[in-house]
Amino acid sequence: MDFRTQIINASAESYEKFLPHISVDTVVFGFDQGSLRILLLKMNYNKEWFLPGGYVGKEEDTDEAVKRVLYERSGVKDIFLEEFAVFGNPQRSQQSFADYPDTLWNKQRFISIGYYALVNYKHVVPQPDSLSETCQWIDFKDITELNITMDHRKIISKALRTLRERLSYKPIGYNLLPDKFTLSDLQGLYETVLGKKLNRGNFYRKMKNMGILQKLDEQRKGGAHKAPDLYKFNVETYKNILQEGLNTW
Amino acid sequence: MDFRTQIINASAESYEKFLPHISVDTVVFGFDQGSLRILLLKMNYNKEWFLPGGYVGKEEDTDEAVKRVLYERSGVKDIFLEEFAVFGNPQRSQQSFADYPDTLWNKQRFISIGYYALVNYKHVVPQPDSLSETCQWIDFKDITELNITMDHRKIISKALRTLRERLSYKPIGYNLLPDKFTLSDLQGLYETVLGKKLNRGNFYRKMKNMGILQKLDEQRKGGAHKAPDLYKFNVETYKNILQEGLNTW
DNA sequence: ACAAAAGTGTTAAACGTACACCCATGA
DNA sequence: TCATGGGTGTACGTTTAACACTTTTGT
Repeated sequence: MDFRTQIINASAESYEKFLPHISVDTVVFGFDQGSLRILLLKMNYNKEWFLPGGYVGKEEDTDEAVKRVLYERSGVKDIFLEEFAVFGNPQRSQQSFADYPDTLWNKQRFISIGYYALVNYKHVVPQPDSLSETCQWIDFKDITELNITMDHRKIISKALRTLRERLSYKPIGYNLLPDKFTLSDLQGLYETVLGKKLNRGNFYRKMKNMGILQKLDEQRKGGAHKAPDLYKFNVETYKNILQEGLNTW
Repeated sequence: MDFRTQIINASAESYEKFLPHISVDTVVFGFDQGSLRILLLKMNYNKEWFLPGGYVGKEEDTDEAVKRVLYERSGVKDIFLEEFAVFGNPQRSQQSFADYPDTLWNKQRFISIGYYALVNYKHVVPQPDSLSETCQWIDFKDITELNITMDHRKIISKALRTLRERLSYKPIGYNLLPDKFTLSDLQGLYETVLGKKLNRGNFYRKMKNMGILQKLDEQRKGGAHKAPDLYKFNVETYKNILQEGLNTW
């Protein structure tokens, strides 16, 4: 079956299953080897890169829809999600699928609800959908060079801004790091998200004072030099701080 | 024409004009006489209170839709708006209009995009729509007693939480106060939004250091005691601070 | 005169930042 | 033994919070 037939068949099915005019797009952040990455797909149709996204089932919760989509793309359930913006410009997707019938599902005007997700890089097995030639982790610093579809670059950039803002009053890491991690891992994550170096000693104290870390009786062996201590998050405290935030005024 | 006919007629028209399944709801904050108020309407149909809201035209930008709705309800254009959450639970509006046909526009499942707006209380002339018996400012501290429809109470409370959070890194006031105001006015606003007293001297200095205030050569006459100085916002600086930290890479 | 308003001073605590030193330990 | 990691001390500047005092001025 060629692309065209495939797209047109999918279109009919989508009209059956989903709410029209509403889409969700997700910026999935992962962290590995000291670099921040996001999950991107590459369209068969026009070779443009785009965010994992989809549509909301007629009786489905919006958040659930995002989880479903992300499960299909990554094999991970129970992903940490947060809605961060709505992209409702009527022209935002106009140019795509010009050579398809106007009744094509994909040619509707879509209002897209932007989510970001924080996931453990190692748990993810990126899986392209039927209309994409690849789904893979892209290093954040490389995305400027990519040909990105529609307003997806704008969505990505807004997501990162939101994540950085959020970082000042809520911790991250629980969803981005493995269960056991070292202080260097955590600091590296913060440095990557914030895009700047932090002082090690101060970072150590800050984290310690927050009370979200729990030291384990293990070290990470195998590397050169001293084996670093492993930590895990104190889930109770961590979730509390997520709820309350850290107050000013 | 009775309510029923009216609602059914409006339904047909809505199918023509608007995107299905998408609504917008707005928490309009106003400030007067030291108290924070929001704009609420009371439904003719079942006497429940609800937020000013509406639907998005088939070729209309989401933000524009909200502005249009708010213009109809308040007579004010160019309102300060911010999207803060999406309410996408498929059951969120199920119970309403039980005695109407299932094809009624209003009985669709709606995903609602939540906005909050900050407006100058005095510029607003609340106007009920054709299905409401009233549209009026409600003091924030009185809303607990009201019978509020669907999940609108949740929407309101989430809006206030977002506004408070925002207050810690961005100024408010420009959209909530008259052009000319006193320092007490401004401090009262902050105290009301935050729900606690602030120290006058420190507040004065903080505002002064922010550089967003411009002292006028006028005082507010007429009250007892010393006439307070009037200020206005330095719009340049104010808007700069609103943007601050939002760098695209 | 009185009370509200504007503006300033002062102080202690809290916090962020920078740097530097100690010890432990795996290869 | 040396590079890395963990942990702590200390010093400095900035910010915040709390409080108090002064001066101005409208009624």
